[in-house]
Amino acid sequence: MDTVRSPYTEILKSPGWEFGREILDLIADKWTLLVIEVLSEARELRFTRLEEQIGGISQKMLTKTLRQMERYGLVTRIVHPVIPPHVDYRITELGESLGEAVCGIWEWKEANQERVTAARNAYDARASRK
Amino acid sequence: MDTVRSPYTEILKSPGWEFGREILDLIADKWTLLVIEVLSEARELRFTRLEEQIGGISQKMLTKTLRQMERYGLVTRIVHPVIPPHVDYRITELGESLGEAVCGIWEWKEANQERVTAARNAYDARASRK
DNA sequence: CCGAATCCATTACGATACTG
DNA sequence: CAGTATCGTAATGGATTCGG
Repeated sequence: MDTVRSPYTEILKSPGWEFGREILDLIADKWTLLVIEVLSEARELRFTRLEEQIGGISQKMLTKTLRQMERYGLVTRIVHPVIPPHVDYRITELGESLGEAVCGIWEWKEANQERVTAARNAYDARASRK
Repeated sequence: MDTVRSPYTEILKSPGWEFGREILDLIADKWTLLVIEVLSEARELRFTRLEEQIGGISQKMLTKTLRQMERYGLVTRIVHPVIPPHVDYRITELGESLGEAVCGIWEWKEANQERVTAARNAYDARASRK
């Protein structure tokens, strides 16, 4: 039987491609996947806890990342109107499912890490001997 | 049986995370996936044909993208020592398999596009009414 | 506590011109 | 033809300061 044609071939550059680009940009930034990971375990965390658990993120980027994720429906922002402020972030179903959709990439990584490393070393060796 | 725990939870931030970051950056740039798509169909193309088929890419970025892909073993660069120059790029098994690994994202996109759009519209509506 | 605003260094990338 | 080199602009992201 014919092997299944990769669907991405039809999807990239198709009318939906602009949106695909958006999704790609969304997950490809430095922090979104880490937030998804942390929130997948904790389900709900307030801002400062997220900051701690992620580690190394500036609050500017955390804010920006969370806003974007909220906009795309990946997290819910829950503001408790108290002083001092208390804001919780909870992952949505959509957010979780995106985390799972990315697994194919991690599997590819695991399966091919050695081959990639070998290719890279070979390339660098070729490049360095003038 | 237990449903499989998303492996990304263990992989992100693990010792292999740096490498995961690399892979993510690799596929997340503006052009790599388009090159994979075009080359998956054509198997082998010379520089100028690639430039045409991708459309909208500058030769600077095409060169850079191809060099990076070559370094990671996703394409093979075949130089024919003639004048004028003739250079073919062929996709490798590794390159093809990466294209397939990304499918999970496109499937997620297809399955959830409406929900994401709805969330985004709702967010924007909330944001715009002051 | 949460987050907006400002400043700054670095990088990304398109346009253009040049070369073996 | 298949690049490299240079330039200018725009976007990215960290550090810091300020405010409700």
